Amino acid sequence: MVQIAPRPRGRPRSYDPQVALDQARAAFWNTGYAATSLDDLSAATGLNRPSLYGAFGDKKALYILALEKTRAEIGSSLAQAFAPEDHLRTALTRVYEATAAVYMRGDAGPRGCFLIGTAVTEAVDDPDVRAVLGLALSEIDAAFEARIRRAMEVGNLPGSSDAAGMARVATGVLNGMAVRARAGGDLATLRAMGASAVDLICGRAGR
Amino acid sequence: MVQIAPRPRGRPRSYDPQVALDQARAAFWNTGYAATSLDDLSAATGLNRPSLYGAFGDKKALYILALEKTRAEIGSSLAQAFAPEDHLRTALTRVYEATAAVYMRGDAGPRGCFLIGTAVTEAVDDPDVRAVLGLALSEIDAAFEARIRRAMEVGNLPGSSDAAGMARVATGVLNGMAVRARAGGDLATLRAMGASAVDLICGRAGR
DNA sequence: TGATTTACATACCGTCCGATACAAAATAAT
DNA sequence: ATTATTTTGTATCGGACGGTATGTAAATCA
Repeated sequence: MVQIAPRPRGRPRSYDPQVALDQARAAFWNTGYAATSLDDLSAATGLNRPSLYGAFGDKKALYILALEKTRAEIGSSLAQAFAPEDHLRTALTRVYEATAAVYMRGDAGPRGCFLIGTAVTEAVDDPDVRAVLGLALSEIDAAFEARIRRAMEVGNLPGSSDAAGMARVATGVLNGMAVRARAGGDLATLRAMGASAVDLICGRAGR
Repeated sequence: MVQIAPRPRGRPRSYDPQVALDQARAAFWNTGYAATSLDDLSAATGLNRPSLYGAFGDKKALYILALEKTRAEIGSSLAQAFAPEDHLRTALTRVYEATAAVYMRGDAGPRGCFLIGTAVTEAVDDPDVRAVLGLALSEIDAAFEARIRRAMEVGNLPGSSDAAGMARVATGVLNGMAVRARAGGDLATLRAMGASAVDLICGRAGR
């Protein structure tokens, strides 16, 4: 299925654009969009500035690409975590546990979620950033809501439950975990937050 | 009770430092710490740069002052909202409704919470910002937890409830609302989020 | 009225910023 | 080999940045 690439004409690039994008994202992730200079990005990726421009366009375009990639990764990661037909409690716990672990990672200390940690600041002034961020949030909402509805159909949750409301709360707790990771909170706190959210949504009795 | 100020020696300042601090905060609030220049702050406050330095110190010190002021305001605002001995559901609803309204305000569009919207980005790189943010979060946690414990004592909540966990979830929903305000979410969404959180904490039956 | 003290206003400093012009290097096509 | 095409490296551009030195204005004190 992988297209065999016909070797392009000119000098071959000496780097993998996807790897470079990940490295640029890591730089943005630590210090945010505005405080990350092109020199920082150049150092993080190993590309000099003209190569950065050639590959991704200007700083803003590079940042939007990083945001979009993150949005896509969150989407597929949630889809995968919610796929198994196990108990809602199990599925939610799996998502929160995995997320807490990711949020606490980082070469320069825990850095939470890339979107929450960097895009939220830019979103007021920049409609493009705001659009990606808003879309990502509604996709996360939708993933939670769909999973909660399935639990209602199976009878794991009362049929009168407010799936959409529960989903937004579930997303909010995720956001809160992202905030806490950057604010100095430890892994235990993040995990406890997730567990409390699961208890509130699924009921403590089922434990 | 107000001390009559003995007129100080030199030329009187032509501005109110507290007002100027609020105006500087408004500028940071829209565009974040890094993207707000001293020229922006000068324009927002009406002070020229030397006066800014004389009054508040450098840019970083001014920002920290704005963060601390916000932390103090949140603390007293929560204390006031949680003071009346009414039902927990009423108290929580009051807090979420008031917060949603505040988060949607802003001259350049809704801008959420000043701490979540600006300090979260800086917190990874800057220990001082991280400290204020972490302290603010734990104070909000503590306010929620104390109010929830009181509800447990009065019998409005089962004695087996996990007050600390519920409090962190309550704070997380607040953070999620702050994120959504900047991400383009409307007031109805924020209010619904708060209502769902109240339902999950207090139980839907009590409605 | 003159001295002292404090605040305001202009102008400027060196540095870093995002972005680009230009030429050398590396490959494919001819 | 030569030419065409693309990427890489160097060097630089104008401008904005945070911060400050210096002189002027406005008040109190003696």
